[in-house]
Amino acid sequence: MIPTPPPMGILQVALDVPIDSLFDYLDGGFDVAVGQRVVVPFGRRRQIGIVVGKSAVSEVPSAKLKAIETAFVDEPPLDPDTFALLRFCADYYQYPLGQALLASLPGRLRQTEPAVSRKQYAFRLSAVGLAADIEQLPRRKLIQRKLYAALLEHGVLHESALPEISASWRGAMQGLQESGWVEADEVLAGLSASVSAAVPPPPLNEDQTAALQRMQASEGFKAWLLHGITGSGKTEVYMQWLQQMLADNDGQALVLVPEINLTPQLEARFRSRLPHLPMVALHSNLGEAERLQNWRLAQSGIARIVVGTRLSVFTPLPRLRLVIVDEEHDGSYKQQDSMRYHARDVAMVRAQRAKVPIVLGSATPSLETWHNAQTGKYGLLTLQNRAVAKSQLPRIGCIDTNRVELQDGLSPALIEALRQRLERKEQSLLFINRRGYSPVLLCNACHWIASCTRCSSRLVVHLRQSRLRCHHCGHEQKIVRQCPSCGNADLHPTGHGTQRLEETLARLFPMARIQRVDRDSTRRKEALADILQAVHADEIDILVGTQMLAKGHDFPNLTLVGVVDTDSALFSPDFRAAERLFAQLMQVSGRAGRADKPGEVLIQTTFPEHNLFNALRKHDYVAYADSQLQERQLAQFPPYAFLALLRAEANQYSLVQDFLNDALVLARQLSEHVLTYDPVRPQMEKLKGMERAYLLMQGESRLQIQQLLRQLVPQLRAHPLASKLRWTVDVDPLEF
DNA sequence: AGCACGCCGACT
DNA sequence: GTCGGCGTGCTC
Repeated sequence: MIPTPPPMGILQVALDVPIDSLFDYLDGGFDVAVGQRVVVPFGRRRQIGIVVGKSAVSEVPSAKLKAIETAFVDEPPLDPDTFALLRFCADYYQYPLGQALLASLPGRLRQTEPAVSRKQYAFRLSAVGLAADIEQLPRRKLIQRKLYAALLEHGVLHESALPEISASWRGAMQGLQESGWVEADEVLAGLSASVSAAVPPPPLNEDQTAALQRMQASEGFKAWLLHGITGSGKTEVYMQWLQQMLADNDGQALVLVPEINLTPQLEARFRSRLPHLPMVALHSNLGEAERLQNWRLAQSGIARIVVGTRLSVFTPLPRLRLVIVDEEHDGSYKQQDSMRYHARDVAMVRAQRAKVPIVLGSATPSLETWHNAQTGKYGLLTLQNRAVAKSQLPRIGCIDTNRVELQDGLSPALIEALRQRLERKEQSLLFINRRGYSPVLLCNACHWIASCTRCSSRLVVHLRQSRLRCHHCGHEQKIVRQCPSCGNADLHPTGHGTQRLEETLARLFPMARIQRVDRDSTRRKEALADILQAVHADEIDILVGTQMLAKGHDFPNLTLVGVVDTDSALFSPDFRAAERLFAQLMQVSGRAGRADKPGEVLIQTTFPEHNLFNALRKHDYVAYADSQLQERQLAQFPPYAFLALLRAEANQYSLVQDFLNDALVLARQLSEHVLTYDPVRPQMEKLKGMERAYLLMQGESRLQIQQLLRQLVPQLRAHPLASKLRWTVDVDPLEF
């Protein structure tokens, strides 16, 4: 008798392909769970996939069905909570499920090869080691002695803690292992945190204490806004909250930070204050092996705190107890390609589903968040006072550039303020949001302007390199000496950039040590860190730079911040430009006078009486936010309405136009609630050779928008033009 | 997205 | 006569 083969089940597999459908496969005899990673034959190639469902039958004709090739059954499958969160996002942001799922995994788990993370070890003393004495180690083997002492004290040490002892701990540990004193285990059991003793918590002020008490009094899901100016001690509140929430359990916390090089600083602070809580970081400059390892430590529950940038909002955390989103207003939480999610919003959904509290922290909350705090949807926690007793808020003033003559872009008052700082041996910082020498190259005779051929932008003069550059597409050419239009040799670099400002300052203050900080001067990997170090060492008198300098480091000897040119943001067609400018200027102000020296901020503007500056002078976020919210309400902009954007681009504008016009007709047919506007062209009409336009959809609720998109997007995918141009849907867009 | 198939212009 | 351009269509 022929034995009947075991019946094969059908697996629904999600693949990393831009097709919003699942593919059925025979299970091939593998005992596969939902959430498991599999390798499948797909057309002529092999693909990695995630099993999203199992069934006995398939709609697909059996002749077409193939069996999976491999199942990574020894790996834990993606857990149902993370899976459901990603499914929700794929749905909400109109993105194929398979691509959403796969994009959330570390790179190594997106390959068809078995994923190996670098093996990491935990070390402990052997019986021999325990019986030994430190004096048996030679005195000059200093690192071995330190490691031995640390192991005696802590019992087990994970290798991530060992660089604190010495950068060259590996060799020394090797020696200890060879002499039989130390044994190593591959890590699974215990990721210890830090070898140093906990830095004791500083006393909290009244506001901080009140904030903590209110958070502790709630249970289950609860959203909080922690509103406090720079230096008011938000981080301290986070840390004590973490400490209390994770003290007597095995829970985990997710801490989201913006995409800047600030992560290491926060990480170091957390480690020194909470050494007993194993912590991993997840950000873009981790190597593949380390990223995978850290992700797995989070997934397995060993890591208790995950500090990461936006993508880490999708990290599997089996025992999530709380979520923190630091600097929640920061634009880097919004993914600007592929699945255009907002990590802060996803974090909110995640906390709600997990029934855990979430705190959003900011000195200048986004108006969406502020509105939610005003309506009582979020609890509002305010830190009024600067936690550092001696420090005081800087004086902020405007310089009316209508009434004075500028010298190469600088007003006499600002020049005088700089001179005083040099005299007092204090540092200054000048902000200008343009890099290069000058933003425009103009012919005085015929008014020709050097423009980019691929973008609707002006070419920026980089005098030192003698180049003209497009800051949008990277196009670069030699500087022209003669007007290509009329032959005139009288070409003028017009306007000011960082390079020109640096040159002007060098002429005005020949003795001053001036440092420029922009993308051009920090191209080298360690350049920015070196510059910051030099500022701390008082080797620099004046910093000239772009937004890059707004965040992060505190310079105790820096007492003057000058803002050279911001007026363009005041009247931008993007309704969020003013909100961003206010946040940026507040942040910039935080750079001045952190220590016992009072700081001063001087802003050059042609609109000194603009209400943005009036609020800024009083350090009054609340007044500004409330006035902005009134404007938003009148205009029916977010947070009083919800938006979605259909962006399209092609080398020919007619294609874009035809597609968007058809989409417009469809959208208006499909929804009577959502208001769909005629196609609009963005400020940058042409970018990298592509003609662009978008369709704006506005609704009273997220649901209305969602209902429209759910019908509209599949119809657009089937549109005959859809494959001839590039198009994307952006739900809750931040920039236009 | 890949990777095929497929039908029209300049080359060993 | 072939090599190769990228338009269209499919992948369980």
